[in-house]
Amino acid sequence: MIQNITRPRGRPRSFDETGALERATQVFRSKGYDGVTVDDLVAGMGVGRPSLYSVFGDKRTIFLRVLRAYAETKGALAAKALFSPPTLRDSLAGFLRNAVETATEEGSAPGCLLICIAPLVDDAEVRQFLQDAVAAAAALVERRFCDAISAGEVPSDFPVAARASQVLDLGRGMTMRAQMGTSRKTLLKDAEEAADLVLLPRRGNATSEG
Amino acid sequence: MIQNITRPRGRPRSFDETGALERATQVFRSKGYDGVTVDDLVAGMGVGRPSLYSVFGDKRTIFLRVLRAYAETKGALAAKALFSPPTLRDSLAGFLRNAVETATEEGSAPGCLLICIAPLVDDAEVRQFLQDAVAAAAALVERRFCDAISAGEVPSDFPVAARASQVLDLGRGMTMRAQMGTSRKTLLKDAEEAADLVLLPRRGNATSEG
DNA sequence: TGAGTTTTGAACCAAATGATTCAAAATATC
DNA sequence: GATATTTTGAATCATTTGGTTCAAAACTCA
Repeated sequence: MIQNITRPRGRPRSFDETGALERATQVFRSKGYDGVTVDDLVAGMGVGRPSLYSVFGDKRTIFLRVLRAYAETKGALAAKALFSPPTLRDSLAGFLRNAVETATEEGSAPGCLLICIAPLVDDAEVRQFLQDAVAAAAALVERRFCDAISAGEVPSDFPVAARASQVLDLGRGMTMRAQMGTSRKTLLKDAEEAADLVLLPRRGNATSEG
Repeated sequence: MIQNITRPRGRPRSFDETGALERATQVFRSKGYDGVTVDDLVAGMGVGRPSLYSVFGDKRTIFLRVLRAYAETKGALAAKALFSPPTLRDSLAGFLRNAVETATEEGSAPGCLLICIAPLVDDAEVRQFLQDAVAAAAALVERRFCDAISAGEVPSDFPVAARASQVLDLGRGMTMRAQMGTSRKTLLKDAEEAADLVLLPRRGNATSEG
């Protein structure tokens, strides 16, 4: 097999770029944004100081890159959890379970970069990115509700926007609790109950009828 | 009327102690914990640097004091909102509206010290305080649900703990949205809808019957 | 008015932090 | 093996930050 990646000219790097970024994610997740120093990044990413600046830029630039990659990854997982299951209940439960899982994954500090950390960053670009990400998340959940209406799973007057916003709020709440130390086990159970709350049979609701 | 407060001996202070603490609250609410420098506090509180240290102590001490005072005040407001109205629905709506109002009050940065800021502080005492505060909040909502059971407003098998945790999660979610710029008007409407979500007539539920 | 007391502002100091420089190291190419 | 190229680690520098010192100011009390 032909190796079409020719090695670059000079001294090879002693670190893996994407790996270093993942470790940067952990640093920001555990210490927030303002709490992170360049020394923290140097130590956490395993990249020498001059290399860090020349390859990744300063703290703000690194954070923005980390944030975008994080949103990309978690957003894809969320979409998958939302659109894979056949029933709406399983979709919502899966979506919220997924949120709980990323908020309690081992090897990272509990919580979520997008929900717990980024909103505190005093930076216009971060704010704009967050606005867009939140809007995208809402749109995702709303679309799933609309699919459920089309499938006749819920009545056509189902309050899509309100319920989507509530699902996201419940997810945010559980994520904040994860950050404060609530166990994954507890939160996974709460995720199920939250999905039920939004969909449980109401008077005049077709959810589990027919 | 006899003035029983004898003026202290030396040079009078140029600042009001409780007023300065309130302004410190604003500083922390707008910049987080790690984002605040002593200079920020000096500027924000209107207290000279040596006075600040001698009267209030260092940043951590000030934050703890601010946090306790904040929790005291907001906790009392929350309890009032929760236990004043006669119906459970009005209690929950009032509780959530109150949360929205403190999260969007003018003159302060949007958000909540207890929900958005304090959880990121890497300090054992802060963590412990937060744990206790959260437990107290949950107990408050649960008690209101129990009262409603006693009053026959909801059936005796009403899932008190689960619903209380959901109410708090919804409040947390709305508070986070406040921090990210969602308007008070929007959030107040969402507070009503959240109260409805938790209590709206279900099949086999006595909520709005009788 | 003068002595005693407390607060204040300016200056000051040490430590932490952000960022760069530069020679040595590690590689490809000739 | 010599040269060119890139990365690296150590050292370095300026700035910010946390915290203290001290003389002057503002007050009470005798």
